[in-house]
Amino acid sequence: MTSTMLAECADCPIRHRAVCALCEPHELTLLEDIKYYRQFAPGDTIVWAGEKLDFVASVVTGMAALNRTMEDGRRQITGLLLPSDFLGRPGRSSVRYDVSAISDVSLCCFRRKPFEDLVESTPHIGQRLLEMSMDELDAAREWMLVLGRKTARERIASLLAMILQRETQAKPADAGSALRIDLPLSREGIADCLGMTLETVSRQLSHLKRDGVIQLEGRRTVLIPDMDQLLLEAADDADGGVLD
Amino acid sequence: MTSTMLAECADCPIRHRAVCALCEPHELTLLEDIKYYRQFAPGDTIVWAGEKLDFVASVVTGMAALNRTMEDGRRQITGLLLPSDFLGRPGRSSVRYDVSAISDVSLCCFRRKPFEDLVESTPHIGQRLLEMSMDELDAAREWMLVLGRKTARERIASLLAMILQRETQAKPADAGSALRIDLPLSREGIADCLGMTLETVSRQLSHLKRDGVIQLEGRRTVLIPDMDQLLLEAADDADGGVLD
DNA sequence: CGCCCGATTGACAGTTGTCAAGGAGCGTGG
DNA sequence: CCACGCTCCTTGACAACTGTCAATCGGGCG
Repeated sequence: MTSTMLAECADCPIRHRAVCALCEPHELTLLEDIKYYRQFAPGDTIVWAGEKLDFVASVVTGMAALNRTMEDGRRQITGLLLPSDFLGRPGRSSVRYDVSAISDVSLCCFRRKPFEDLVESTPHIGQRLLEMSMDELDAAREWMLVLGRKTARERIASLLAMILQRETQAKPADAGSALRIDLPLSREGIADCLGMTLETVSRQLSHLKRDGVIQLEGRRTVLIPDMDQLLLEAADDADGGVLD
Repeated sequence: MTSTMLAECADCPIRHRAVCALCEPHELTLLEDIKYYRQFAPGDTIVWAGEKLDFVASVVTGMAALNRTMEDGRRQITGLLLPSDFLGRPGRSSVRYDVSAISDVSLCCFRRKPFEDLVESTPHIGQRLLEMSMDELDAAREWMLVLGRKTARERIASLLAMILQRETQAKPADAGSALRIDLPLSREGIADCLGMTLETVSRQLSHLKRDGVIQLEGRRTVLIPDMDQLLLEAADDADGGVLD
């Protein structure tokens, strides 16, 4: 199955959230001309830090991580890419971090140079890109509070809450049913996200389970009986209120 | 001295680095029409989190901090604003964090609504804004590694290196002379930046001094005899190499 | 059925936080 | 001009949280 023969943009699951969200139909065709799809398996490295990157892309499905690694092996995940998130930076042909696929990832790639030209010539793309980077900047700053000031237990709760909120904003949850997270990350991945060790992650998950905040089903599924309590555990005052 | 009667944009110290950097003279006049200056003293709060903000602004001189505070008082500085940095977000009239002046700050403010219109109508402003947010995003992600994975000693060294690099890129240093930092931050401010306590900050500064990595002159001045050693202490592999 | 990888749990150590007691610089007022 | 007091900083002793090392567990796959 060649991945290049794929649906029209009009049918795309991320059409209204990705970098193309504000595009008019005629702008969309311009993007369509320079796009192609690529797939990655869990663990694949999509780009290495410093390597030339001849495309930018939207994540269509799956999850990817941006990670910085120190020479002695310490690693920090500095961002998670979920469907509709944007990878790469117009005006710069390399990134400062590795990007790796966590689950099966499919990317909608745009050839770099033509895309950069479109950013210049098509206001709606640049505008959306600006919105998205500012959202990411807010999220990154939010995460700095988690990394700098929260306890291990609060970090775990914060991560679960964040994933849940990003997923339910993608596809609004079936209210009523207990909230469920299928973690794409291993314990080590969680640890690298939260600036802890995998052992601490495991212990805190066990504690949260013991205290009834979460339930564990297998190794990768977390059930949240009470979202409010999770947010309480996350010590999150920002209740995701709408800003304008 | 009313601060509204101030120099022309052409004479502005941040003319070529701020949000107006890419503007042509005629675009500059559009900005000039909607700008005004404001001053803040150290400790002043420029905006409270969640409060309406009827302007966006460039920092002209001084330093400001973005900080998130938790209900129990834990605080994290999630960004430092230096001259030419941008404050606020077009398309959103409030911010999620307090912004406070660390030193004497002067802002070049633009009234929100007209500025947003200019972002739409004047490509060079939107483009520059995009560049700047992506730079900030990269910096924020860099900082996540500091907060998540570095030791107390490495964090101090990283902060000093960061301030030094941002200042020397503003005004290239007189090579030869020992590098000097006039810290605008108190020990507590440093701690809130680095996710530590002020006691740990003080101890690590003493240790770095004992080990000859830095010299302290008074409470706010740090001398760096050897920048390479500082970077070594920061465990920073990214040596600030130029990216394209 | 057994191996292998990821996860859990335990024991212990180390870094950093907490609490507390000085110490130094600076401005104000006598 | 000096003294006082205030704030910020430094340093010490101790505690707590998290990291390290190691053993065990358990599910999935050959």
